[in-house]
Amino acid sequence: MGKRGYHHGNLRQALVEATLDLIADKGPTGFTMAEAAKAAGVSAAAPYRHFAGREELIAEVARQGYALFADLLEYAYNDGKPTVLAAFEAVGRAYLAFARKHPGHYIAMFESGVTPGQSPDLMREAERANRVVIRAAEALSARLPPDKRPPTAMFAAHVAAMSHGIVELYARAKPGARVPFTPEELLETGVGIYLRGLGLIEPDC
Amino acid sequence: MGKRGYHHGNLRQALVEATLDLIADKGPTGFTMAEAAKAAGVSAAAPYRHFAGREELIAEVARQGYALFADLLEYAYNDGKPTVLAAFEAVGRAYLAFARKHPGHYIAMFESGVTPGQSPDLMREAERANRVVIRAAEALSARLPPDKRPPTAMFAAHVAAMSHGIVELYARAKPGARVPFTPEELLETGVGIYLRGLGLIEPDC
DNA sequence: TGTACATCAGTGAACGCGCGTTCACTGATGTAC
DNA sequence: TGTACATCAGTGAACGCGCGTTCACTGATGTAC
Repeated sequence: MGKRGYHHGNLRQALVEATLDLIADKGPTGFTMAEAAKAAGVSAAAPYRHFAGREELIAEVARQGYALFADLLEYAYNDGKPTVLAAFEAVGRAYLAFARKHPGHYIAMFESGVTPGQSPDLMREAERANRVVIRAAEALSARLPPDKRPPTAMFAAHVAAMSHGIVELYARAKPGARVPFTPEELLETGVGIYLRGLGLIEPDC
Repeated sequence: MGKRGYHHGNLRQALVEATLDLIADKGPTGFTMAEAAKAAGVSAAAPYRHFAGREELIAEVARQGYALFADLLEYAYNDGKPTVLAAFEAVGRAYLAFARKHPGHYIAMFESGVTPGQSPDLMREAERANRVVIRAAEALSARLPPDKRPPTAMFAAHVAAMSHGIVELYARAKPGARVPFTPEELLETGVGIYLRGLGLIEPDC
């Protein structure tokens, strides 16, 4: 905010934040270098001192998104405390909370065409987030007799898919196609039924 | 293909098909009116005889997608034969098959920013597809004692979310973030575990 | 503390480009008589 | 069957626009002595 004169001082991060705002309310297509520069109060040429181009700026936004996502999931998991089950469910809620509270990051990560493979930094953070889910699934799985355990990667993929599907289909405020449940309810009940199917929680009688 | 001279004969549908090809291999952003016209072998102004603008053309592609989707799901469901369970699982497989075989339609429907609410025709087809899932869930649900049934809309939403999530996360060939299972395996096992959780299939001992 | 200078992060003008869209037009088609 | 004419579906040129990007430049900052 403070007038800084000729030098901005923190333009790189200001551009990232301008991008977040732009894509959060106009979609990944709505964002342009020119508008990001304008929003940061700088000429259209300035961003090129910090990013090679449009692609690189979005990729940085996605990278920060994955980093934040991984942090939040780790925090929610809290090393499996107080119980592995409670921690597992907290991770699910954190997934939804992230999508809701950080729409710009979420869009950059999952709906902008950016792919984790395109940069090692991006990949690293994406894997860190994924590992939290894997770890949570693994700890829960350990309660089952070995012959009744699904492969951990499969377990984690099921949960990630359901979470992601709920966000995409029901958590964005799209006109039409509504359902009389909140995303949170859908995730809690869906994962609950799934875990019961694995024998990880009591069949409720 | 045939040279038709001045009049194309079926330009409207030719534009739809050109759009399908374009978005299937360059994403929803990659498609432009100009390129669609070119692909259809027609001047850049011609499309405006058939569509008010870019939005309307994509919306028509999405509408046809929902219609085809609904047809395929209905065909797969086959009125619940031979058994409601088998029919239900066939619907799941059809979901994945549709995403795989009709990527252009899938992208237009779910990744292009088109929203069913923006046109009654679109909405109608989207609802028709949704009703198949609802009906399949309802028929299966009927086997459970009433006090153990989840609301049908919730059941359907869980299954739709898992299917959609699997497509988005694992069925597109994105570099990085791979998982050692096919989308089909993931869906079959995931839905299987979920149904077991509902008590709809035997706990395998 | 002061000065010279290298480095850095901005500017502003300009570019080429392709897009969406409009418009007056024209060639082809179908129909009434 | 032939002709006149209305209608329709194309053309091609043109527009304004905004975008991504480059480039020579310049103002600010930091550092060596």
